[in-house]
Amino acid sequence: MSSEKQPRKSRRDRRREELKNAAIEIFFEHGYHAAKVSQIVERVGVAQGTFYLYFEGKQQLFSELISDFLELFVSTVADWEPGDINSRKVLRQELTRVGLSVTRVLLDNKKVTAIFFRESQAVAPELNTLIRHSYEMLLAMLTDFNRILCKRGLIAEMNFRVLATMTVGMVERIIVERIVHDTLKDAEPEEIVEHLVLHYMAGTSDIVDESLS
Amino acid sequence: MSSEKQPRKSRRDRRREELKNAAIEIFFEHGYHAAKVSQIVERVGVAQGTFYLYFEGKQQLFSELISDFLELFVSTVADWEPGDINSRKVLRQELTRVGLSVTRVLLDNKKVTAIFFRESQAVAPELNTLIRHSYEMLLAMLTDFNRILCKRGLIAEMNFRVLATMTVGMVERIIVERIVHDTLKDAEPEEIVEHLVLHYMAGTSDIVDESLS
Amino acid sequence: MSSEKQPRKSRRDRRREELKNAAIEIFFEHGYHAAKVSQIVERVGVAQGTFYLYFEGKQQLFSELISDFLELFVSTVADWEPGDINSRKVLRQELTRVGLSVTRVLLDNKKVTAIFFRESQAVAPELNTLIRHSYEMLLAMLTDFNRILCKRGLIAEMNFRVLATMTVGMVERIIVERIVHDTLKDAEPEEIVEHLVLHYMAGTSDIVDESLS
Amino acid sequence: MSSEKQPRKSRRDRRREELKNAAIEIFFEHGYHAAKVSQIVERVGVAQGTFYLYFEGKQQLFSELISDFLELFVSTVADWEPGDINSRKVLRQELTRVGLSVTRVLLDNKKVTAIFFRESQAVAPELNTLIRHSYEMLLAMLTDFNRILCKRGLIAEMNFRVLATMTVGMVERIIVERIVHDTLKDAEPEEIVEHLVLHYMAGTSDIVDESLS
DNA sequence: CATGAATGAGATTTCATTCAT
DNA sequence: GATGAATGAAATCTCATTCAT
Repeated sequence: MSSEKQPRKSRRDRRREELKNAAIEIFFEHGYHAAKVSQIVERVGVAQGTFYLYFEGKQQLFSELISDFLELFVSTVADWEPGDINSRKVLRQELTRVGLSVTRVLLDNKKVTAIFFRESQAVAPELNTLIRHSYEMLLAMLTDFNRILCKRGLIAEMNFRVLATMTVGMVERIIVERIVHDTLKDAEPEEIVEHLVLHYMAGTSDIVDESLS
Repeated sequence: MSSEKQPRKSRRDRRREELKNAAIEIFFEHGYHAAKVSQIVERVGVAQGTFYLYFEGKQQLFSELISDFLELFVSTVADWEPGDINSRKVLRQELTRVGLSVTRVLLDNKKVTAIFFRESQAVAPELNTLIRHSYEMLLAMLTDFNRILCKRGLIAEMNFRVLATMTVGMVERIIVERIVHDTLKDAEPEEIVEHLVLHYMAGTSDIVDESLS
Repeated sequence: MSSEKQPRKSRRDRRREELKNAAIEIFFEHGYHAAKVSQIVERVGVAQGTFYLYFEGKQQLFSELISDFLELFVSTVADWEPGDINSRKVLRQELTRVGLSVTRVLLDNKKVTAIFFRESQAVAPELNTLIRHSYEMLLAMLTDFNRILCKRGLIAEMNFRVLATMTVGMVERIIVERIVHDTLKDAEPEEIVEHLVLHYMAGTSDIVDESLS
Repeated sequence: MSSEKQPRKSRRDRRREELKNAAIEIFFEHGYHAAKVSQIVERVGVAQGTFYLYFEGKQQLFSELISDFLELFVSTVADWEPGDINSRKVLRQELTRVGLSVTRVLLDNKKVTAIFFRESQAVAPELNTLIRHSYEMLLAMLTDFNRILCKRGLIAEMNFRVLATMTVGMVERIIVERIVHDTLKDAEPEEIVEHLVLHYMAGTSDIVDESLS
């Protein structure tokens, strides 16, 4: 936002960042409830009180981390400006592109990703509302996207919301397995994304004639 | 399960059941950490100390609930004894059948389902291990299943573990939306299951020739 | 209230009483803000947590003490059922009687009295409201009383509310000096009460002719 | 007080004054314990550290405010140089005069007055000692004054210390009601002072023959 | 079996005060 | 003189669990 002359980040911002990073480590290692503010400040090397100069409390900090994560994720998806998708081939290329972007972002934020999927829902009702809101947005975006693709004849007619939901689920579980649990190590990100894209596309193609029988 | 001579359930077992049910309500309403043992016993109308005659503690009870849920889920899937799947048509019918079984079970246990997906991972490391174990099992089963189907020429060659993972994800997210968040209300369970099955099957069919380009 | 067969006070009530008495000591010795809950429980010999089984917290306990005190004081005054006051002589006797009652009550509760006058207003706004309420009541009662006496020709016409206010003040300061600060030791309670009564009566008598000049 | 050459007040003195006034506002609004140094400096628009260039700390500032108030009050009373009081009529005039002086001073310092009566005793033992000292002085002065009046035959023989105490109480409660709680609004200061004076004088007149019966 | 009063460890949070710049 | 980030001591309160009755 503001930059140019002045130092990239003010002293204040840097300290804040330090605390957030330490918090991510601690939350990742112990989980929200077992994590102590004392552990966070100890890792940064500041006094207990300092923490409260930067955050309202442990919960607010956690919410902020989750909120940041959601924003990063959603904006990565939303920033995606697909070219003119006029063929299934282009669609496949575009989906692969956005899939790899998301993958990169998540791999760069493994710990927050893990924290998010592990326990973001188990901390505070307000936070749940926020998370829910992001899901609704994402699902709405995808549902619309599906509808457009259908109009262009690229995917078949179906319940687009259900399709969007399934898509989100596929992606989520893949993320959790690969990034949180470190499984699927035999497959490269590229291969996995390709599977996701192909599965999505095949599942939406017209040639689902079996269902007619 | 066990019955025959003695009264259906001993007094002890009934009280235990009562406490578990009360716990489900309370955990559902407040979440594990905000739930108090005092609230659970109050709902049943027994004294605080009584709780500890039936359970080792709050966490053990929670683990038991999750464990029960996992067993129920896994056994519902495992009990499924598919006939001879020798055509994609039969496959579709069988998948639909098992999908509806699972749906029924989950709808009968909405609250535990919600608890499971919301916060089962945020309680204790031991429990996480248990849950992880179930996932591994499920994924292994599905991976094998996919491999068999492929051998029989019913689905295409691909990374079966990734396919299994995507499948689990699709189903999970659908469950969460429909059962935990009460969305997708415009679609009947039957329709949803059909979407899942068709999507799974289409995504596995041979006709994924686009990927060759 | 309830008695007869069962023990005068339940175990619970006795423990509560113990804690209240200990609290009075501690509040008296250190003042509200310097008083620690740990000191209170230590004096009784119970664990820290026990305190919170009986009171919502330190402030609620303090409020309760003040509230008890006010109730005791007001009821002592209100319970006073003066006989037919038809002469200044009877009036004087009656006032002396009630004055001695109040004196007795306060001497029996020296420490709470001291706490009340020292810092009851400096703890919480809600409590201030309660205290204010009691003052309003007391002043209203006295104002009415003065009006009646005037109608009966026992005291002169004047601003009865101002008179009531002055009366309350006289009594209060006397209480504070005698009971809280242990001064005025050369005068017996009887003498002091007599001074108060005579001063009140003289100040209300018709013979204030000087003011006419 | 001090002036002549230098600017009315040095920059330092003016800033000090600003802080004291801000403190009065904050203490009045929130009470001593709830008042934060940060609020005081914020109101003046200086940094937190600046506060400590002018005062030793929060408590010292509070003590200074109370001390100023006491000095102002006592000096207002002490500055009173009564003419030759040789008749009850002159006495009445003189008392009225001093009463109105005091009234004026208090009305000019409503907030400190409120602070003083609400919680000056609940802050620190040292301060209590100071306050106590002022009371003793005031009571001694009044006791002496009463003794002199008696010698001159202007008031009756009685326990002069008790009389002084009652007098102080009357005045205090009137102040609290009128200035702190804003009641007694139907009576003008003049009327109230007159009531006080007349009540005092009547209560001290010889004609208290009823007490003899 | 049932009770429920008592326990007590320990984490969060506040805010007056300091001091290097 | 002025700043304001950092300090850190210390107190309240919670609640799962125990155990004597």
